[in-house]
Amino acid sequence: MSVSNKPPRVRFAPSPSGYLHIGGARTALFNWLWARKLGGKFLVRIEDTDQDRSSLESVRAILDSLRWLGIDWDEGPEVGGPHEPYFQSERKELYRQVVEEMIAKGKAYRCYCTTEELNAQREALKAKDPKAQFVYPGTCRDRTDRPDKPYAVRFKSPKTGATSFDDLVFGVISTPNDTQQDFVLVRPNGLPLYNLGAVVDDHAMDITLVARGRDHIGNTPQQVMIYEAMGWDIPQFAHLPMMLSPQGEKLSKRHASVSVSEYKDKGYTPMGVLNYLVRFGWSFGDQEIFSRQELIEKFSWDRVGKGDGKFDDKKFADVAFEQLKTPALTNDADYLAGVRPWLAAAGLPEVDERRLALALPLIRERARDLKDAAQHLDFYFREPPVFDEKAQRKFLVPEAAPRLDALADRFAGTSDFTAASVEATFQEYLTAEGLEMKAVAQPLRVALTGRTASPGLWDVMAVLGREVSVARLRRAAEMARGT
RNA sequence: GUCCUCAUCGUCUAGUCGGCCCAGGACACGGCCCUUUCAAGGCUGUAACGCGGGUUCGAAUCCCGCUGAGGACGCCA
Repeated sequence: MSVSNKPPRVRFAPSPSGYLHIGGARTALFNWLWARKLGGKFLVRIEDTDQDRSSLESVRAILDSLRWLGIDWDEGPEVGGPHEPYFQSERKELYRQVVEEMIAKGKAYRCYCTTEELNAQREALKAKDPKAQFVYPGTCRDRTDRPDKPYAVRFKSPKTGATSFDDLVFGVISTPNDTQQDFVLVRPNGLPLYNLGAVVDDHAMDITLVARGRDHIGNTPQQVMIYEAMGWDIPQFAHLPMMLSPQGEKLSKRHASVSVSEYKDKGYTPMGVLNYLVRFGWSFGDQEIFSRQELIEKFSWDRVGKGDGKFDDKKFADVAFEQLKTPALTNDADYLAGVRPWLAAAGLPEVDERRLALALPLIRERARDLKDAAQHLDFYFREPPVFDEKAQRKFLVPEAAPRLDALADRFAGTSDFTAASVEATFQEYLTAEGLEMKAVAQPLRVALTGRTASPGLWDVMAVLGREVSVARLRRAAEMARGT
């Protein structure tokens, strides 16, 4: 099936029963990209028809995550729109009308079987054959009376023929109708089940393309049957291959590290997350790293693959790193804005902005995420720096003291303090003393940073400035002496 | 059990009309270079078309079978 290139109306329809999952985030992303690429509309609709599992807290968590990712919606909760309300729990009247019409047309019927009765039947069957799958036997399918009891409404599935649809990713999928049971459309309490709610709202909201996870492929025929029963236009469908856990199991809430907010808390940037997710099931030749704008321009359904994939944290971390490292992808202002909260969390709420700007180029290729960046930045601002115990013991030894003092003296006397001039001064010292770089580099590094690993010493000193550098050398000399 | 799918390195994938693929990129892993440490970077190595049949001058690419994997079968979404 060819994709329509008219501005699409697409939607993300989460059920608010937890946090936003990376799988859900990817579904939202693909929809969003398609809408943004073609100037269409992206809507968010909350499918909260299961009262036991839905919560307002989850709604807020999901919306917060979407907002954090930069996936904005044109219609939906908080922003409103022409098809309000966007919570299914508030659209009962619409579903009731549709279902009444279906019953009148003979496409659906009232079912007076209770959950208890059905469960009993299910159990009885399981007892006889543990592997058997219970199928609703159609008890109420042909009954004509209307007892004064609560009832659910079931769809009257056709017994012959087949239902098919043309998926943008998987192609034509056809299912024999005789394998479909009479599924429930509406509960006795008037709230619809997934298939009915999705179809009624997608139709009402004029959705042109439904993109969702492949786990929904199995109930698409049921939805198509509802569209056909109502004589409604059927939207296009696009099913995404599944994201599996590293072990190849279905990614579920009980696995750790799969919610968007966890990656936010790890210090990943929104584009770091999005870039990993988009490459999962979609590709653009050998390109791995994309700006948000590139994604919008380059996304298309014909480049979405069919095979399921396994989640890989290392690859994720690398993609996030590439995004963060590259100035063209994360500019200085965004980088600094992102890292400040992490510095604050480490007890450095206010730092010298000039020094911060100078230090940024030194940490870009070293910090794998924003949290990591704050750690790399720490010693530039903490006075005194935190000394790694082992580093101190190994390098701030008595024989290092005179050298550190001598260097402090030399640096104190220079006029300018650039990386180049610092290096020149240092070389003069080495020549004068007949020393090798290796003999002094680590003690000097520990003196300045408190650690054994850091950016180049000249760069570090230039960022710290003469005053701080000299003071740290003298202090370290004292520590080395053991005073 | 029934129905629906999928199948290239350990992982994400390129491979669009079959030849340019004894299969390319990236992550991870190993080696080398650079080097004041840590990174970054450069070079490089190991590593895949699940199996079996076809079709064809020629198949990772098309067809069939097998095997493996996943999803759905709920008054969950």
